[in-house]
Amino acid sequence: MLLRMSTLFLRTLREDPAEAEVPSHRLLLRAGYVRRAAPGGYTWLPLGKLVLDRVVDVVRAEMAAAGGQEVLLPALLPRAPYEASGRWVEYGDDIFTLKDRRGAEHLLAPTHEEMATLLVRDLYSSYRDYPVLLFQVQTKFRDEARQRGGLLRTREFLMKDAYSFDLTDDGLRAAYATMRAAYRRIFDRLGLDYTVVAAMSGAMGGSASEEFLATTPVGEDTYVGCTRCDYAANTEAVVTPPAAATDPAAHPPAAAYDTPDTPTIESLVAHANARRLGGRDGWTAADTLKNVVVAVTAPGRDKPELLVVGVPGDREVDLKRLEASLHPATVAMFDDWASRPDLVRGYVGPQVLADLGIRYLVDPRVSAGTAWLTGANEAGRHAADVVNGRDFTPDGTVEAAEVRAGDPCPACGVGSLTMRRGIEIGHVFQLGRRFTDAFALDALGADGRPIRPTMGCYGIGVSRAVAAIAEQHHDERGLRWPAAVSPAAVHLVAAGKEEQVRAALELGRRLVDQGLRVFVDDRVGVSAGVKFTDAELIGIPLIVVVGRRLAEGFVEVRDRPTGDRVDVPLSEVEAEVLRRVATG
RNA sequence: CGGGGUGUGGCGCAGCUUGGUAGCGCACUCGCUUUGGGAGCGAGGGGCCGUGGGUUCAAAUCCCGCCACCCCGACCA
Repeated sequence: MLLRMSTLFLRTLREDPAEAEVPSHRLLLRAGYVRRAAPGGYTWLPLGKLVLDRVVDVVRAEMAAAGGQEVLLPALLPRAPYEASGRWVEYGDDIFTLKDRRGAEHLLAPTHEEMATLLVRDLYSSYRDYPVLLFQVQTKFRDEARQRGGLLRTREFLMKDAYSFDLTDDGLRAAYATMRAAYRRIFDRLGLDYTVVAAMSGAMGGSASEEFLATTPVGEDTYVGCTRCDYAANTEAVVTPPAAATDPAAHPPAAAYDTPDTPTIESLVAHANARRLGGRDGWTAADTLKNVVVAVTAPGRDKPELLVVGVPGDREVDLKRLEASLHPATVAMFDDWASRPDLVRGYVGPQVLADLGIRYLVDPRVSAGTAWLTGANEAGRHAADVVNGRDFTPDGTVEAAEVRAGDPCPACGVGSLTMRRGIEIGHVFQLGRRFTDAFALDALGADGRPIRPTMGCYGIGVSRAVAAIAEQHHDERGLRWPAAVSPAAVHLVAAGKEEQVRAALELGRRLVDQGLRVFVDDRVGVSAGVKFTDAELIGIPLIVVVGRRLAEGFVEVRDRPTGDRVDVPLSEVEAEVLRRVATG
């Protein structure tokens, strides 16, 4: 294909669009790859569509190589299947819903587990049919509370979603491993720098789940990595190593003290040290047990239940982590203190919670036998030497305390955790039987008994991946596409008059005959400087300048990423370009 | 949803305080010159000033509502 800039539907911008902050957004707009066309929606211009298609090609090829079969499900769906799976309610405001002329409710699909399950049920009935892996590339719709960063988070986006169906848990694990490996190949081929992190399964339910995060400072997902080993995890999925249990009897008996005006950990520690509480000083926030009251609402219920979470006083409760631990329930800070006079704000201690019938969960650091300075359930009173297992008994542990840089690595125990940022470009789940149960998908077994298949689902944000690639491959001059996704293999710049334009077009046709996709800047009356600047902005990795040395039989070959230039005889340039394209 | 900022030709901006014929640069069209790092001169085309209401003889400008975009947070396979 020969792309002639003189007629290409493209306009590059000299200045940065004011609305674009993140580099990928700014450059994709400026270089003429996309235009914003609707709230949370982008139009792909010819150059952008070429890149998008190349990403899709890579995804499609690897999915097929992994045994996937491509289908295309409808995006406009009736309410019933999502009602049956519980996700009409679970997704809530995040799905676009609409009514048809008869008043029947529909949605624009945010993802397709329901339909994939129904499709398999529609067609397959025997154990001999399994396993099966279906995938599609389709526009998805989500009514995001806030779109962000241009293509990074939109309300309408292109996604590759895949669904595996296996008869056994081992089969699911194998399918998951196959998809995980395919994803690694896909993102490697796309030139992305990424990390695979352990994740919570969130709204999908199910068990194992990992996210593929493209590493970039503009990423909206925070995750942790280890300084020593290759452990990486979403903050929600970080597992706190439990502190060793000790003998509850090894502590002095609990004693309550007057601690007026100490509703916060900070004021409590200051008071404890000033008064040598318990005959000691050197109290720190880590010696205190902070008890945070939260309201937990189970899905479909309107009345929340109270829960108290105990964490070491030097840590905040991370509501996101807590909510992930309690999924699918939602969590909010408890603020209706007037309704519970039995709870003393700022002085809540665990000693009485069992009697009050309030569920109490603790951070793993609050292990059996540990002693704490904590609230005495009276205003202005705290108790010291309150021991887990002697003075109170939690109902269990929960991952709710904030994760901090410097925390010990839960995998190797040697390194410490660092906070990093990334864009989620892929997610793989071992779903289990949530959807096959919801729709009673069964395969008839060899023994005549039904077998309920187990599912995995696997997503790649295709349009987001384009943005992630742009995010990772650019410099101050513009984009720098990896060869695998570049809109063309080579960018020919005709820097001169008709003679140069003619020669560039002729060279372009020869390269097209060699099977290359070629971009030619054949604009007349445009100065060389403008063309060079545009070439660097557009970001095709190989640039050939047909210019002032044409008369002597030379053209200039430039490497966009490095900026290296070399003069090549016109007679040899075709071979040189092919050589460079072949070696990447 | 909360906080902050911004909406004026395709892009970047001025004008708004103090109401009175909508302007500049780039881009676009035509002519001449120029042609290896965002050229020059001349002549042009293009804007219900985000939107709805209000105040006023008169609103881009003042007041109220709404919408959209950007950033932070909440939310989010």
